[in-house]
This record gives sequence, C-alpha cells and structure tokens, in this order.
Amino acid sequence: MDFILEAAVRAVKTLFAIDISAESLSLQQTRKEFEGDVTLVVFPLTKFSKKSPEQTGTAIGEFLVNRLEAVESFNVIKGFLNLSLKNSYWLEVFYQKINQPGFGSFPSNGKKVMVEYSSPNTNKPLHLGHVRNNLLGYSVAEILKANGYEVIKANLVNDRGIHICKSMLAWQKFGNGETPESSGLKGDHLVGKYYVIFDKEYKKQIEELKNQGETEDDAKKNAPLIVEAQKMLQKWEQGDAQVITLWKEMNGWVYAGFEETYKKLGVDFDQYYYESNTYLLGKSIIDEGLEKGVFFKKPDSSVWIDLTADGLDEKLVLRADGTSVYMTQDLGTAQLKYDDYQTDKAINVVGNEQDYHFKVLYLILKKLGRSWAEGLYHLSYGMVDLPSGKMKSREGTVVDADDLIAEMEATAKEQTDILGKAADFPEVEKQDLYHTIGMGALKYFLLKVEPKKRLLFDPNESVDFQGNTGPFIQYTYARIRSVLTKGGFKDDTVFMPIKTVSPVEKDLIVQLEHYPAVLTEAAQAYSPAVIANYVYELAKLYNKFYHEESILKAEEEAVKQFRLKLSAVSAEIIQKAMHLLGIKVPERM
RNA sequence: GCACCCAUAGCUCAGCUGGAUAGAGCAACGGUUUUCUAAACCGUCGGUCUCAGGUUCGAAUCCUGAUGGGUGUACCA
Repeated sequence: MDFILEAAVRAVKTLFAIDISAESLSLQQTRKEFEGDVTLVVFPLTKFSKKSPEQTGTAIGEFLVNRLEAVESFNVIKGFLNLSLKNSYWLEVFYQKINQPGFGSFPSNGKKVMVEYSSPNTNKPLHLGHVRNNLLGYSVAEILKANGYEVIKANLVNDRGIHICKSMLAWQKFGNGETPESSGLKGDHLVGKYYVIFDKEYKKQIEELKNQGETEDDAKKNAPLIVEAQKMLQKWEQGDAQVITLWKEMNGWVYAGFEETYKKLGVDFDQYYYESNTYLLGKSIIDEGLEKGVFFKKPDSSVWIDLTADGLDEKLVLRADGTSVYMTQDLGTAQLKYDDYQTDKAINVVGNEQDYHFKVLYLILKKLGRSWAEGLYHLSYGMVDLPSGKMKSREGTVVDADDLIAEMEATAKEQTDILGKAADFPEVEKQDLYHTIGMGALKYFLLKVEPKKRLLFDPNESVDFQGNTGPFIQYTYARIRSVLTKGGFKDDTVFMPIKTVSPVEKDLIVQLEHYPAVLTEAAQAYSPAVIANYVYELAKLYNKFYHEESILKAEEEAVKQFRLKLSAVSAEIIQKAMHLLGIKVPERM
C-alpha cells in the first residue's frame, strides 16, 4: 500500500504545493459499510488545500485515478477518500507477493535473543499459572524466531532454598521411604505432597506454641520443624553429603515429573540454569558497584543502592552478614547469561508481581555501565484467577497442570464423540487428535488474552470448542486440507487469469497480506495475543469464503484453480500462525 | 502512605501509534445441509467504552483528577 501513500504525497505536492511526509498521512482499510478498499483520511490536509474536506478528497482522488494503474475508482464521504482497486491488482498481490516461498517468514537478522521462562520451584508440581508462563515463553520465542532472531530458550530452575528443605525434611520424617516407583506417584507430585505435609505439621506446631503462650511471630520462628529446616539448609550449603544425596534424589524425581509435563505442553529449552549453581554469583558485582560508587555500605555493613532519584526506593543488594539476596543472585545470573551467549536481547518471562524487582534489576545493570542492559525486557503477565479468587498452593486451591491437561483431552474426546467425527480413525490417530484438540483449546484460551491482563479461568465451564477458540481454527485447517485433497490440488499449478475477484476473496487476500506485518507487531509487543487474534480473523474469513463460493464446482477451471490456491495459502498461514502459538493443526477432525 | 497495572455488551475478550454508525465469541432467540467436513455459515437481541474535566475539526484511544479492582513496596525467592 506504500505506493498509494507515495502517490498521495505527490498529489499533495502537485495540487497544493506542499511537501509532506508519507508518515503524516493515514491510510486505512475501508470500513465494510462503504464502497472501496482503502481509505485516505483527508481532514489533516485541508489546512494545506484551504478547501473543504470533500473538495480536497475529490482533487486527490482524481489525481490518483489518473496516475495509478491499480486504482479503479474513488468516492469521497465527508473527509474520507475511499479508493477501489482493480481485480488485477489483487491478483497480482496474491500471486506475486503472498504466494511466494519466503512469504510469512523473515530471513536472519543476525541478532541473538534469550527467552527465559518456566523457571519452576522444585518443591511442587506445575499449576495453571506456570502453564500460562510456559506457553507465553514458548510462543514469544517462536515469534522471535520467525522474525529472524536466533533464539535461546532458557530455564532457570529454582532448586535450592528453604522451601526445598521443607519438602525434604517432611519426606524424611513422614515419608517411610516412599518413592515414585513404590507409590506410583509422578515425581513432582510426590515431592509436592511432602511440601504440603510440612506446612500442615508446621501449622500444628505453631498452634501448640501459641497455646503455650508464645506470640504468633515467636511461634513461627521457634517451631521445631522450621528450625530443623533451616539447619538443613545450612548443612546443604556446607556440602553435607547426606543432605546433598537426598536433595539430588528428590530433585531427580521432580525433574522426571517436569519433563513429562513439558512434553505434554510441547515446550522445550536449549539451556538450563540451576540456582544451586548460581546462588553465589553476583558478589563480585557488588564489589564492583561499591568501587564505582553505585552502591554504598551502611554501618552494619549491608550494601544498598539509592534509587530515590529515579523515583524508586533504597534497595538492599547484599545482607549485613555478606550473604546474597534475590537481587544479588539475579545480577549474577544476568551477567552469566550474557557472558555465555552475548545476546542482543534477553527476555524474562515472569509474573507481574515482580515488576518492581525487574525494574530495579535492569536499572542497576544500566548504572553499572552494562550496555547490554538496554536489551533486557521483563515480559510481565497477569495472574490466572479462579472464580473463587487467587490460586494458593498451600490451600489446595490450585489447578494442577497435569490434571488440567488430562481434563482437556477428556473433553476433546467427549466433543469429538458427540459429533461422531473420529469414529473411523485408527486408535493412534484418535488419541493424537484428542491431545491436539484439547491442548489447542487450552493454549488458545490462555494466549489470546494480552499477557499483562489478568485471566479468569473457570474450571467448571471448561474451555469452549466453538467460536473464538483453538478448535475452531484447527477445524478450519482440517476443512481446507479436505477440500484440497478432494480437488487433487498440487502446489505446482500455474497462474491462470480470472475475470473477477469476489468481495470475500478480496478480504481474504487482504488478510493474508497482513501476515508479515502482524508477525512484526507481535514481536515488537512480545504478544502472542496479536497472532491469536489475527489467525482467528483469518479462519473466520476463510469459513465465510468457503460458504459463499464453491471451490470444486467453480464455474470455470481457472476460477477453481485460483480458489484452490487461495485455500492452500490460507491453510499454510493458519498452520504457521498456530505453530507460533505452539498449537498443532490436524489434517482431519 | 507511595509506586506500578487493569476497568469496553449479562459473561470472556478485541479495538488504544486519535478518524466514519465501538467489534467478536459465549449465553438467549430464529434461519441455512439432495452440493467441497454444520466444531461451520447467516440473522435478531444486547453499549452512558467506570466517572468528571481538558486538548482536538474529530477521543474508547492522548492529558489531568476521581472511583473501583489487582500487585508491589521483605536482610523470602
């Protein structure tokens, strides 16, 4: 559409003797209630033309019709100049631009980006909140790849700390040697079970101490279980063989469990970082910051940074006893990740409750003179709420990831059976289809919403399969595949001129043409939702086209070939876009 | 207290780099299948874009203030 803008600039120059930039003009798609394909808003030009909006629009319209081969006609309504483009133009866009091998993916831009996501705790299984994180991270990584980046997917595993000791201790005390093998429980669920047991027993002890007259705060500090857990953490840090062995064994169970869940979710990683390796990092950065005068020491020898000039608070970066805090560690891991890969950008996919932390982290790195800090970005997303409110692990009000996936598959099977769709499919294909549809519904549901918005998930009203949903789009794809097969479509068909392009065909071409711009926008905004909304619109348009125009029984062979081609390209873009969301599309359903 | 985020149809969400009469899906109601997959398509119903000011030819969109909701502000991670 740039050629229209350029011509409009020439028109303004010729007609009104004013130089304007193409950016100052606004060209948009014509609203469907008006005649035309594209619309130029002429209000801003009236100050140059010194004429009414209608006169200005008409003058430019005449100029464009005379000079541009592609423009068929125009009309002016109020301050809007609507241009209709010729059929030949749309066909050319379709054959010369959209139907080209490289369409819809960008060549390498030579830049590297790390996307860190998932970052689980190894003391409990994954829940719905983690699912949102994983899907977002994976999708953003794919979107960046499609935009030409080299992407490294990283997972920073939180495998150390007092919370891990809690489940270890509870297992020691109450576990009777239970293992995933002996209990048949998935490793992460087994460990999570003892985390919950710890909390229950701990609360009991607090109550007892309170009954003995201690204050709540004292009771929390003095309960034997927590004291013992802290002792265990110290032993762990000292490298106590027994503790380390137990830690390794239980972590092994958890990792096996996570692997299974990741596999079902369809996410993966190129690089793992473990906090047990990185928790001591960052102290040298503290020294550096003190030297540079970025940090300062308080009398108790704790180290701080004063960010009040930046509208933030004072922030602790090292404890008085010289041990690391969260910020110390994160400074260290940020440096480590950069040293490993020299990335141009690094994304942290982390919930919005850590907005402040990342703001501070990035600011500190900038103050320390890390030029690469400019490329850091916190992809912050809202929590997933249940109708009952927030999810809380300890209160058991969480939606477990594995349960959820199983439920989605069961629902997919149910729906498929009701519709009688897969009755004659081989068993393997059936199972595959249930998984594809179930996960398609779940992923689309979670990704179609802007990341930063909170999300309401009602487990009772299980995710829909109709309308603006994953399965709707998957169905559209399967439908196209079916018609292509029946039509004996081969990808080597050559261009055959046709007389007219119907309105819905034109709409479809326009939508397809938008794809690269949408891809760029999604990368800039780090938002899979942009892709989700796009592909939904595309599927909707295709269904309309499918309903309005006969493909296999088209009036002429040339028209049939054109429609088949249009269908094939639509399927390809649907497949590509869904791939960016981590959603598979079935050949039939 | 201070900081950040959110507020659009009964519900779930688009639209937000200012443009025409604010769009989808779900729910409710009605229609479409001798024809390429009806998980589809078409229609009806549904709106004080939280409120009040301001900027502008033009505001859901930008600015200010208020209200409601969420989160953070830990020598937890």
